[in-house]
Amino acid sequence: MNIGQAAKSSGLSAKMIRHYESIGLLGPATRSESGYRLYGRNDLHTLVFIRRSRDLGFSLDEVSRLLALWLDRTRASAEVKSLAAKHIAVLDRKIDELTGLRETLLNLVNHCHGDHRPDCPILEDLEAGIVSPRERTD
Amino acid sequence: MNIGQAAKSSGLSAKMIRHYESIGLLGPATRSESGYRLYGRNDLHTLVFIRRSRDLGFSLDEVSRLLALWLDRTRASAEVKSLAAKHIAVLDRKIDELTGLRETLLNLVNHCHGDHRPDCPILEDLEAGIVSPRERTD
DNA sequence: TTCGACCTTCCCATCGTGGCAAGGTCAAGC
DNA sequence: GCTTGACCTTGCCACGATGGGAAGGTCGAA
Repeated sequence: MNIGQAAKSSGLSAKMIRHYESIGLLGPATRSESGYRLYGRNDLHTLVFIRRSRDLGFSLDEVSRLLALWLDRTRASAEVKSLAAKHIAVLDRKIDELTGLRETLLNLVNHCHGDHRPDCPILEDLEAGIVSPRERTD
Repeated sequence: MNIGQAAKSSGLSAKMIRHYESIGLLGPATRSESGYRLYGRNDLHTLVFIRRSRDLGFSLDEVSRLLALWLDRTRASAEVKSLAAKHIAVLDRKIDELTGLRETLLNLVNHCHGDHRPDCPILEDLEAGIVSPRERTD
């Protein structure tokens, strides 16, 4: 099948499939006589694997390692588990970070009258440039 | 003071201060005879405002609007509150998204033996390309 | 043959930041 | 005076992952 169909079937965009090939995440696709990229069942399988990995938030670099493990029948599942665990740790850190910001902002918003008057604790906070955001939950 | 001192005092990098000027977030700085940017007390105040806003996760576009409100003495605090509330909503969405991914991954990791054998539920999931609404975020 | 849908490559934009290069300026020490 | 090092200037390139679009080739059906 051509790239358009492969894109539809995998959920990736044709643009991204070409990009993945250009950065070496995918090997060069077979070409038709006229130069069109051709994808078979195995290729499609790989594309789906990539899409699912991206959907789970893995970076292209991580996807690349996951792909290698997937194709390596002598892999130890411990390696995959470790990669996924590291990714979870990254997610945890991000979630904590965003949650901290959220709390600070919520606090400020709750203290703001939100009426026609100009006085605003939110702006006052921004103005003060408080250094440790997480501790600012008064 | 020169840009280096302004950077140190505000917590921004000199690079970013120049960038903010180039995109119009900051007005053109006063210049010394030799072309050095000069920053006074008010300028520093603004830089600190920007840094704090960025620290709270506002985009440069939002910072721009916050700055305008800050400088507008006839502002209604409701406008600031609304802007902040919208930002909280964005944070909420992101947190939900990441939490969803985290849960899925944690589940997979917990089901993986993580030993020397190749069998791995994580790879099996990626292979299957499961699409659940919770995780289809892009 | 023509038309529309597809494909190709290549470049540019995003967002926010860092890095580096080539050059100008300034203040301190000799 | 002159050198040195720290600072400043502008400008371009890079990241990560993706989208947009231009300019042109190919295919299949009417």
